[in-house]
Amino acid sequence: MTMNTPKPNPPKRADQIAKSLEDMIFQGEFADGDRLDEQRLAERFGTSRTPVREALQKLSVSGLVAQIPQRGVFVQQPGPVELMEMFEVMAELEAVCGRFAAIRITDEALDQLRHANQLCQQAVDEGDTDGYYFHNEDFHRIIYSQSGNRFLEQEARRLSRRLRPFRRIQLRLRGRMRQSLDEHLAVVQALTDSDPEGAGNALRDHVAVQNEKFHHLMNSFEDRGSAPEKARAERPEGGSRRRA
Amino acid sequence: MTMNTPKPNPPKRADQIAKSLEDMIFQGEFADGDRLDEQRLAERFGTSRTPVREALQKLSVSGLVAQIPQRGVFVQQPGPVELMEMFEVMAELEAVCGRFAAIRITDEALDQLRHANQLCQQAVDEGDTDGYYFHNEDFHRIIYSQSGNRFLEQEARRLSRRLRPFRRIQLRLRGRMRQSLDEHLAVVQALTDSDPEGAGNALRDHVAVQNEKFHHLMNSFEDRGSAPEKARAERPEGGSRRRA
DNA sequence: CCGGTGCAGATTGTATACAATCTAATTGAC
DNA sequence: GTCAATTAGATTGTATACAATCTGCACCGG
Repeated sequence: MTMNTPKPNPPKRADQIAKSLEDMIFQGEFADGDRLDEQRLAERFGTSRTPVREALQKLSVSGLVAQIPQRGVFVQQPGPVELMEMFEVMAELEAVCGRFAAIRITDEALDQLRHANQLCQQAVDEGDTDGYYFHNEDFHRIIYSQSGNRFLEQEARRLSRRLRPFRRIQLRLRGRMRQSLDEHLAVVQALTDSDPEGAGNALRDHVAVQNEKFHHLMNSFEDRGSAPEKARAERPEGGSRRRA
Repeated sequence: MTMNTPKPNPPKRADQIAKSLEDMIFQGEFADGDRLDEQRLAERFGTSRTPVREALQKLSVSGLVAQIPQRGVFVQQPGPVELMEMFEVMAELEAVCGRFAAIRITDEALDQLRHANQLCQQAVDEGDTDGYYFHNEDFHRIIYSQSGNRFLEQEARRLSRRLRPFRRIQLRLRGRMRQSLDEHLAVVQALTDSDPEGAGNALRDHVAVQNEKFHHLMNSFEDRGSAPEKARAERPEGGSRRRA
């Protein structure tokens, strides 16, 4: 056994297509009710329809697209309400991670958090929004990880990824980066003190503010810009009404 | 427009296969590392490999199976640790639902909760485990719904469904049904009092106890039964280690 | 002029065919 | 006799072909 290369993982298959489509949807490359044409995507990716279909199946499970049986798949961009709801859940998930982490976090991880914050500070000084955005994500992921609950970590990362593009926007608000950094410091303080409630509340507020700022920003856009009056393309399934 | 039949949804396609496979996995019809053979499943469902493959793609997103690029898909039954983690998250999700619901719940929903509890009581009196199991689920779903957050409701239902088979087991413990019902009453009381923290804590504890009882039961099985020493079939990817 | 029927094009869903890769068994060498 | 390499079978991944359904327009009748 010279070099087992534990997972040489033959690079992969074409659910790279799924990743690509996911990114494209996140990037806002498609509007809310757009139909994703299999054939079009197939030639766009230089493959046949088969891998594209499989990718679309995956996306439909994630809720990024909706599949209407004999019609096609349609992208599902979250509306303002859904977005608010997702941010609310994100805040609670982060709070839980923080509560758990306050008890379980290692000194090493605490140092990593402080280091991430230093990099954030640097980004603030340089006005580097992208840099802040990046190291901020690091900061939060460390906390997810230190919750000591892999499943929770996964879920938190999943939702965080989904909200990523929307989180990014609010950082551009004047003074938001510095404020965010201050909130990070409060989180680290509570974690250092092994204060579960403190850490949880600090993180919940931190995310809740993001949500607030984001919506504030969106409203200001709507006020001065054109009314977005999106002709929502017949959402296939609104809510699961169920009569008990 | 006589009868638009809003969703005549040609109720077909072969992600019924996905549903079926999901149920089969939940039912424990497959062991942990089992490979799901496309061809076998195809003839089992009377179709070609194509729909089966699409179903498997979906399952892989849900995390019920793991896909190893050129080898096949393998069922992923949660181990004891993962299960504990999932219950822990479930407890926290329920707690959040309870906190939200305490403020937002309607009187009508409160009545529904009491009604569900009556049916639970009846099931306890009759020793009807299945009945209790069913109405218990109703009880919890009402609370999810009353959180006033559709996204949260969805997530809670998703995880609840995943844990369903494991939750069921612990009900068979002596006196567990009655205890569970008492906990339900405490939840309703807190919700009636519009006490967010009380409702959250009551629900968290309620679920945490389920977890505890479940593991207690599993351990007793292991003690008297054969050592399960499952030769875990090389979990494809343990954790995503990432060096920043 | 308006509404319904039917047909043509297009698109999704399924089946089959083919290429690439992996598994494992046989065979050969040390 | 044991270990390694090669080769045959099986299985996954992709492409293509075909069937079923839907969309929209033209045509026809009232």
